Amino acid sequence: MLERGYIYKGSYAGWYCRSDEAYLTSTQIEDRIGPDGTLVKVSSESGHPVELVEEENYMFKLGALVPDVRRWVETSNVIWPPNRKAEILNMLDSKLPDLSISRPRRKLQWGIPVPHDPEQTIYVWVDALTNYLTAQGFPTQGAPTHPMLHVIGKDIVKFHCVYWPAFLLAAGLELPQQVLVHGHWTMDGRKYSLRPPLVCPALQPTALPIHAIVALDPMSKSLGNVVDPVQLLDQADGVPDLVRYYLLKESRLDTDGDFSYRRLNAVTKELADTVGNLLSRISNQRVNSALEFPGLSVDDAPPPSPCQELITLGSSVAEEVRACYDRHDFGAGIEALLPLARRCNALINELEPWKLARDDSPAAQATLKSLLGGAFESLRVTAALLYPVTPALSLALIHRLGCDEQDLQCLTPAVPTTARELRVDKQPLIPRVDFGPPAQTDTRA
RNA sequence: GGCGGCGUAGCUCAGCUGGUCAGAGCGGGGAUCUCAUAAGUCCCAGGUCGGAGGUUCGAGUCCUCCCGCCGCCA
Repeated sequence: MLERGYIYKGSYAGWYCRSDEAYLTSTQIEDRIGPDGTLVKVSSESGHPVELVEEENYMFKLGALVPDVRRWVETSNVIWPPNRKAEILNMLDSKLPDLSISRPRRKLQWGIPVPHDPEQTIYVWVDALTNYLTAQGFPTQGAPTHPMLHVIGKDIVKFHCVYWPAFLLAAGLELPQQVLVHGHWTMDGRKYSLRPPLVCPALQPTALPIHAIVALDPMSKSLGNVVDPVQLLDQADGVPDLVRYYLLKESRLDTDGDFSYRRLNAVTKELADTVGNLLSRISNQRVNSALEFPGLSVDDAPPPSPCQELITLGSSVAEEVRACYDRHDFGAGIEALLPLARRCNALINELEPWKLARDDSPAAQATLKSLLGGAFESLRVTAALLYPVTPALSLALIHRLGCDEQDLQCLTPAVPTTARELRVDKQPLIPRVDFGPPAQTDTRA
């Protein structure tokens, strides 16, 4: 960046708030009467006193790169969801001042020193954002070869959608392919704030980090207003993926999600009742005496057969779910995959396999086999479609079907040709869990 | 203060360029099977599409104003 002429040494003169470690413009401060009766200038946001400072900083020529950043932002699908794009363009329209990227060493000892100038410390976005590259071995191992996709919270949009691409442009590096911005969580419709992000060990390694949801309102700082994700996972009866399932099903990208135990229970029980229960319905000896995921020959599944119907439905479901996932709409994707299991349940009601099992006629046996084959294949596809959402649960399901991890890779259904022995387990695959707040409940009503 | 968005069945929301657009899911109500995890399946929503004007042969769907929300920036 230095070599390409985007960094210069400048002097800053203005208001500085020591306790907030923030430089403020004249519109961000106001007069107040101090304890000793004198007039003091304070930050209008924090109320902390400010002082007039003049100091040297390294500056980044942000303004010069705004047109290029804008071109990138305008590229279709680079900023997702679309409602964030307008906000960022709006930011770019307001005259962005050049960025101060260092502080005098005496004010800031703990940071990374500016190369060749020990009197200055890099602060703060240049060193922070560069981690995206250095963590992947840059520059010693060259620039990353795969495209970058950032998944970020809405609170750091400016840094990732304005500063970061500007830094990359200045350094002559490739820009991210996409920045995916998600919202925060509220609870019971009230404003909450994210507290120290914590990554849940139980969800590793394919986990999304989730955050404690904490009340903002100082009047309601009682225990009941905090949702501890670790505690939720502990309640999940050995299936922490239920929490992931809920979080992904009920949150939207374009706005904040509202957490509620009521919905958490409703949504996860719905999964247990449609998908989990479906497995139980066809994995018992009254219906499936061989306890197998049957393989079918062409003769077993002539065109108007249960298996064919489910395969046709499964194909269109898979296509739709995939389209939803491609636009990162997991809620819609999950909503779109459930009808496959629902149709299996309906067919079971309709064909009454428990009766077919007692009927020795070839027709009855063929129908039964086709139904079971189609239903198991549908469960296999459901597991595959749920894999990004509930990885561990999908593996458990596929295992019970007598399949292995490879079978999660194929998203489209096909007539099963080889029989597999089920791995039957008396324990329900998906428990019906009653999540709830901790015992010491909030007494405020 | 500036920019943008929203206000559609109890709740969460779909409704692209105006004429099957009055819908889905959940909740709620009713019916029914019994293989299954007190699980399944089926039927039932008559809501003046925030309010008032306007454009049009015709407007949740376009324009203006008003009311009420929200987001981002300052």
